[in-house]
Amino acid sequence: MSASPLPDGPRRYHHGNLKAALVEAGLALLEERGLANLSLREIAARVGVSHTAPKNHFGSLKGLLTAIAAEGFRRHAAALEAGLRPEDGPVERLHAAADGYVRFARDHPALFRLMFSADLCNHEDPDLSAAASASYGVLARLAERLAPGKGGGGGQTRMETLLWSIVHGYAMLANEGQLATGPEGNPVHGILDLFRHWPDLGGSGNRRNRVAVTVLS
Amino acid sequence: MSASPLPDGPRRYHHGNLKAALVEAGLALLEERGLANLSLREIAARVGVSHTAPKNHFGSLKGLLTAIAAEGFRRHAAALEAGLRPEDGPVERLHAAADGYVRFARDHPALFRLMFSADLCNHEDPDLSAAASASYGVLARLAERLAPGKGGGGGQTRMETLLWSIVHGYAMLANEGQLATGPEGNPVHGILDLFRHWPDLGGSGNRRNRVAVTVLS
DNA sequence: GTGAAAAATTTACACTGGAAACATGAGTGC
DNA sequence: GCACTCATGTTTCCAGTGTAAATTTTTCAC
Repeated sequence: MSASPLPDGPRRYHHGNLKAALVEAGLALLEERGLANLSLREIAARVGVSHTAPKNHFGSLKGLLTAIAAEGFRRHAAALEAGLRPEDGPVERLHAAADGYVRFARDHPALFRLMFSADLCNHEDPDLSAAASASYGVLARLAERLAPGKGGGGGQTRMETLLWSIVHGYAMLANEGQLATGPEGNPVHGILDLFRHWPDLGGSGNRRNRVAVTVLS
Repeated sequence: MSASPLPDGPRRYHHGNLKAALVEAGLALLEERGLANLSLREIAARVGVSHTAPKNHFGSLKGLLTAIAAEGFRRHAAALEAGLRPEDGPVERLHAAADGYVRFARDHPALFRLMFSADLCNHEDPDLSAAASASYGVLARLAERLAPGKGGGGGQTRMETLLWSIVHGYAMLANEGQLATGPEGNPVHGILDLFRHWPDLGGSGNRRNRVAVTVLS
């Protein structure tokens, strides 16, 4: 994704790669200044272009934010898959993906919030929708290994939803600072620990087609 | 919470109850126009006051939003407790609270988003912090019944975090339309179903001090 | 070359939240 | 009764935002 003008020569009237450059600048500003302080004009200024130039490519601010969120989901999916080692069992792989999920939210809080904000970006957009689905698919495939779907009654979908809810909820709460400043000094536990402390979660072999979560003594 | 001027007489220079009136107007506008379209000026206009009047009571827009979020958390806690019948067992009560959680998010999506937005409101504020903790406490007490904390190693806190993550994650995803428009037409499941389909979750008696979650056949 | 369309700019507008100076009036001390 | 004080609101102004419309510049197809 090169986002600089095509040749490295002096300023030209046509940027040549403005669309990608705006997305890249938006991602950078998101990290630097946060979601609340992000503005269309500032993104355009960083690329060195008038503040109405993005309209040609994205229609409106929402369109630009949608494109940024789509790129975010692509990186999100990559973060989920980064720790997945093929030789590991389904449980280890689940741990790795969950760790990637939470780590991504922690490392890119503003982008993460944007990605899941129905207000700020248009989730009907095909590009964003596809990127989000790809990211979800990583978790879904891991759930598939755990729940082969023989149980009937939508057990497969339910398992996906459960996993996603846990990981997303934890990431969201940690991201918004809710877990750290809890009622009676709630320490932050990694979602990885959360999973790891489910003793009967399979042990790494899938010799039993059964996932039992024992929380209490 | 009466938010109208003290007597019903004609307009007076001093509102008399501006602080509560602004919070109430903000809550109403949040429902009507959504979080993105909420503005300080419009809230003030609805109360019939200049747009700088709120500054005396809340300092800034963030201060006002913080107060609105605090009131939101109070109603949230009430929604969690609404379905709790004392004669029910811990699992039924958990179901009821989870149902209230998701229902609240669904019925008041804009307010729910505001409440958990670290950008928009100040979670250091004592009033907001107390209200949020009270709301969290409802879930925590239910977790306590399930996990008496004898297991050591922070099992109690971990159980709270797990429950909260599940419920909050599900509510958040459903709220942002992620679950409905999932990858391959993911149907929306109530969080209540999610819990109810954990067959070994205690059965309504707590005769066993053990919570086993069996997801698969 | 020439003409059409894409890409950017300039300008203008309605709106936002905040700052500063001012107006009002409720309450207190006498 | 009366002045003084200070919380409460208003007016005015400002920098900043996103969007729309008209205009300029460039590219590309023919």
